[in-house]
Order: sequence, then structure tokens, then C-alpha cells
Amino acid sequence: MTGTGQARKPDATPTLLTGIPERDVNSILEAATPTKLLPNRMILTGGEQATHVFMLKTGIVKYYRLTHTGDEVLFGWLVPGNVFGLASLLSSPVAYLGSAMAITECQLYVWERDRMRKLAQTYPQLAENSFRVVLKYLTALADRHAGLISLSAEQRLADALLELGRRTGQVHSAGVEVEITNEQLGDLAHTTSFTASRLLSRWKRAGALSKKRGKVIIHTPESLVSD
Amino acid sequence: MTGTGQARKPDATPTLLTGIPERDVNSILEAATPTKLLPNRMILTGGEQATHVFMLKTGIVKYYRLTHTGDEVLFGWLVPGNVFGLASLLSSPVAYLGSAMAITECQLYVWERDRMRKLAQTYPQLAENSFRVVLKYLTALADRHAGLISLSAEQRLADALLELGRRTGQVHSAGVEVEITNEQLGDLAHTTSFTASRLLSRWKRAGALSKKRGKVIIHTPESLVSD
DNA sequence: CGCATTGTTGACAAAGTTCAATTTGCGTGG
DNA sequence: CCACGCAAATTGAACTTTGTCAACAATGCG
Repeated sequence: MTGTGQARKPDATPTLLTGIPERDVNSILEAATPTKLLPNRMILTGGEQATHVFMLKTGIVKYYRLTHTGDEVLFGWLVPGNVFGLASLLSSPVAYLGSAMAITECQLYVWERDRMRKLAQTYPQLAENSFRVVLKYLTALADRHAGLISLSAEQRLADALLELGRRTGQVHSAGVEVEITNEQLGDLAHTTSFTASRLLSRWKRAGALSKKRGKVIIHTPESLVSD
Repeated sequence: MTGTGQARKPDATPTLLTGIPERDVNSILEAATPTKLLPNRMILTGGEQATHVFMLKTGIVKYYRLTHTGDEVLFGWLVPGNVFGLASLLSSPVAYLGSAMAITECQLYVWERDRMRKLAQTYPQLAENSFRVVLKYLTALADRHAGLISLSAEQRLADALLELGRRTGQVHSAGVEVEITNEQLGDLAHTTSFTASRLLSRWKRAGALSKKRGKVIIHTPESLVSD
């Protein structure tokens, strides 16, 4: 039992460049190709050989997988700073485990596989950070999985909405404004747009939020939390 | 059995020691503490600080998580060769993401964190393999998650049974024999022992398998595959 | 032999999904 | 500026799947 030092922040969102000195960060970013994408563009496709590493600079990306029946299984939304395509780092080639698609207009850093592998040798912190990021995704997916099993559609929807507010919400005088459709929200919470509509209506009636087409304004996040 | 430069198996179950020369493997294993555990012993607990890396030598371990309501969310069963506790490899300490418990009597290799971190520096292949293993777990959990969303209880149960057959089954003249209770099978497939019982009975009536207490003998795996 | 564990079966309930019908909101082009 | 048309949202009702619970049967161990 290592009686380690002090309480650190619970989860200080580690990313690829955490703990790397600024001049090295610059070298690393310069080795990437900056790319701009329109909404609905595919970025990578699950099952294809991993050839690039991506870091999202601006915009929102959805990471998902298609089942053999064609249903979409959403793993989560990626926001600026998030890194994906890390399977490329392995010495022997592996497939991407899911597909990534731009939801909004996006700017990305894109590294070619060999380039990134060399960088990871030059800057070992990069390798460690990659490992940490993959572990973080594993934890996130574990959370998502546990939630799907043990929470009701209502709780999942509330969680999805609150996390969206935290990650992509615009703070407004009347509350936090989130740009999302019922259908997207349903996907995030693993339910249908119908269920999403019913629950949102209920919360609206309770005064916890208000709705516009493609938009939700959360007035009282607390009132979504429990029950 | 190095076998480089030859058609490799599609998913040759990469593990911690893959591609490491035998004498180095010996050094690595010698650095571990061999440990023997009785059934139902906890090995590590989710949320605790990661201090050790484990490799299962013999036996079966379940890896799971408890929700705040106390339900158990099973991520999977670990079989000999599987490695866990890899969060220990990070430079700054992280928590184990789930709990591990011995199902059968088990033998384990256990490495103390600092020891393993030094080994990973000495043998870089060890670091790469760790990364690969974590990616593999991510893929496995993604599969599991997708299955939970898109498959019926029946299909999940069939999958669980078939995979058990593959991984832990005893080949017998009458088919593959799997040691498992209805309840364990239900847990694996994310359903109840009642549903498991009903489906097994149906398959038994169809002649696809037979049952003993705590045991299933699969006669015709094909007939479980689709519907 | 007795007892605990495991398994079976039925009746019922809960949660969400599905589908169809309708309404609302909003940009576009006349 | 209005009317059109389409995408998004709403709502009700039936339906499906699976979980829950209770009662009971069987298996096998000590």
C-alpha cells in the first residue's frame, strides 16, 4: 500500500499532449496535417486498417459502430482535445474499432502512422499519454455499459443531457443551451426519439428546461439528477 | 514458436509476453510473485489505486463492476494468459476500473507496480504489448456493448455459450462440455437465470444440447447460431 | 437421509418500442 | 410577406420482450 501524497483532481482529462513541454508540443503539432471537414463527413471507418491518428481541434465528432443488421451503436461524442485512431500506434497493424463522423464542421490534426510512431519514440510521454487515453476510453465505455444495464431510460437521458451541457453547452442567462435534436439525444442515451420527446416534455412541464427545435435550454440541472 | 514472417492468425490473442525472446520471458516471470487463490477470493477491487499487474496462469476470473445500487455488471471472464491491472503501468497512479474475483481455484503471476514499470523500460515490447492488450479489451467491451444493444437475450445467451465452449470447453465425444450454472450464464449474457433456464430448455427440447446440474453439453453448436 | 443449491415453470408486471396520425417550427421561393 | 413544404416533435394505443415472484422439483453432497 503506497500511502501516496496528496489528493489530485479526480480526472483532469488527460490528453495526448499533457505534460509535454511547449516547444516539443509545437514540433508534434507541426508534424500533423491540419484538416477541415464539413458536417457528415466520414473521418475513419471501423474495420479498416488503422493508418492515422487524429486529434480534434474544433467541432463535434461521433464515434460509433454499425452492427451487422445496420443499426448504429453510439460509443460517444468526441469534443475538442479528444484523440482517436490510437490503434495506429501498434507495430503490427490493427483495425479501427469504430467509425468516426463529423457532426458539426470540424478542424483536426492528422498524423500519419509512421510519423506518429517516430514521435512516440522521440517523446516517450506521448506513448504514455496514448496508453492513458485508451484506458480512459475503456473506463468511459465501462461507465456507459454499466449505465445501460442499471439505469432507466430516464436516468440515461438525464445523464446524456447533463454531460452535453457540461461539454458542449453555451451558458446563457436562462440556463445552459445545448444544440441537439431529440433523435441525437435518444441515440446518446440509447433510447428512441419518442421516449426522448416524452421525457423532455415531462421535464418541460416541470419547468426544468425549455425546448426549441434542435435546441434544449436546461434551467435547473438539479431537477434532472435523481428520480 | 516464434513464427515471424508467416501468415499470422487473424486474432492470435496477443498477450503480455508475445514476441519476447524466451530468456527475457523467464526474467520477466521470475520478477513476479506466483500466487494461488481459492474460489471467490477478491483479487483487486475497482476504485482502489492500481498497485499490481496480474497474469492468470490457471483458473477462471470474473471481471466486473458494482453499480451504486449494488448490481453487478459483468465485463467478462478472464482465462489463462489474460492480463489485468494494467492501469498500474501509468506513471501517475490511477484506479482499477473494475473488480476481479477468482471463480475457480487460480494461479496468478503478480508484479508489483514499480517492478513492472522497470521491466517495461527494459523490454519495450512489454509496453507495446500492454497497449495492445488494453486496446483488445476496449474492442471486446465494444463488442459486448454492441451486442447488448442490438441482440436479443436469446442471441446473447447463444453467443455466451458458444464462446464459453471455445474458451473453456472440454471436448467430449457427445459434444463440448461447459461447466456453468444457469445463473452464471445469465450473468454472462446480461439476462436472468430464469430466461437462461427457459432458453436452455428450449434448446434441449430441440436436441441441440443437454444439461446436468452446473454443466451444459453442446451437441450441435450450429443450431444455436441463428435464431 | 436431509438439506442446500440449482433448476423449472407459470402468471403477471414493467418498461420501452413501434407505428400511425398529427402538429409545430422554420427556411425558401414566389 | 405569405404560403409551401419538409424536418422535427408530439401523442396515443397496441404490442413485445424480458424481468419478477412464487411455488415447486431435482440433484447431489456430507
